[in-house]
Amino acid sequence: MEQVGIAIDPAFFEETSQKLERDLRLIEEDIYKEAGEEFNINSTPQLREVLFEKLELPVIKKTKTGPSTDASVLEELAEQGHRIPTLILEYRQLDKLKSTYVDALPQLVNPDTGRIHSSFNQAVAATGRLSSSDPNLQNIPIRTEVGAELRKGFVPADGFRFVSADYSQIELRVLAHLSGDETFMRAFRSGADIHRETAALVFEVDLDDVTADMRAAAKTINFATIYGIGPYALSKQLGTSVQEAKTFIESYFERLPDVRQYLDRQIERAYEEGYVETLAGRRRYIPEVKSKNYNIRQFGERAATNAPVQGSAADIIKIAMIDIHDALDQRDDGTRMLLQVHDELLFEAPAAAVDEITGLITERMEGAFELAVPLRVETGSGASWYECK
DNA sequence: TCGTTCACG
DNA sequence: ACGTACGTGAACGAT
Repeated sequence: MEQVGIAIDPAFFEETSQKLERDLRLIEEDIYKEAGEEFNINSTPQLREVLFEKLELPVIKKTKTGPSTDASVLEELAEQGHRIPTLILEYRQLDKLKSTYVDALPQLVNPDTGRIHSSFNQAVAATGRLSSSDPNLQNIPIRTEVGAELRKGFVPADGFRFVSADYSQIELRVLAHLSGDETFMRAFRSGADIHRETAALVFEVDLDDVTADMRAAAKTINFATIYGIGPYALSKQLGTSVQEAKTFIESYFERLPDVRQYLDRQIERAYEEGYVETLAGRRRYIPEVKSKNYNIRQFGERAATNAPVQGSAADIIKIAMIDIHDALDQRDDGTRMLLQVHDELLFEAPAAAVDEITGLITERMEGAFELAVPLRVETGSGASWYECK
């Protein structure tokens, strides 16, 4: 992947940069008008002074150095009816896209190959994941439409198409496997929507009676479980009281007792053995659990529950990558693996071979490791990364 | 070099 | 009384 690199469309990036520049200038003017002065919007101290001293907006949250101006704070201020926070949020979003991606990536095209060659670091992340740097191609925007459109600038070589394949819910499937929880495993074997199933379970309703809000809450709880759950953080995320969050967590583990037992066992292992391990036997040592500091110890416990799940998913995709690389070597039709983004692989394949290659990739990814529940892969293809969705 | 912020899974 | 979800990397401003 490092050697092959990936191509971009320089004209797309140039046009996007100019458009963002124009949009930013307009927002900037509005911000200065609201503030009654010009200042550096990118400077946290200067922005702090304008928001919390000059305009006397309420302080929502503090950092070590003063009032926080992060997105959650600005969103709350916007809800209170203030005009400037929304403008700052829009400015931040576009400035991030322009400086981190649109203006930076074209400068990193290697003149010899005409492509961008990221590094995929294999001994950085504590869980066994890869990381990507110089540039990081594992954090190209996708969550907002304006951000996702940057993926239109990543393009296959002439005569080729992109093929992307991503594991569906791999971490929750790994958790179902590791815990052996019957209810969880049954949900995955039925091929159903796992967040909907979880909602039905936690809220004690029929599958057909699960509302969008219930499903969203269940999804958040599922992620919280993988991360090492805490009532306070969950309440923040759900926008509920801490008490309600506690009730959700209690209900969740009551219905999934083997999940709770498994997670508790990992914490116990960290205390007793000093480490936890993944499916393939990768260890993460957790010295934090020996700390006298409560917060550090808590962090250690969350790491102990998260690392086997995140790390086992990393084991599985690495095995798939090796299998696929071998298979592509055999075929020798020019298909190349370009990127790995934790649960997704991106390839470029000769246009005529897309369907066959998609099948090959799906089989190898789904068959990389046999769990107690099936592994599922979703695929896409297109003339840009954006089109692969 | 550090702190803050924000992009991703 | 305190602080508060896992794993990363990059840009920017301040020091």
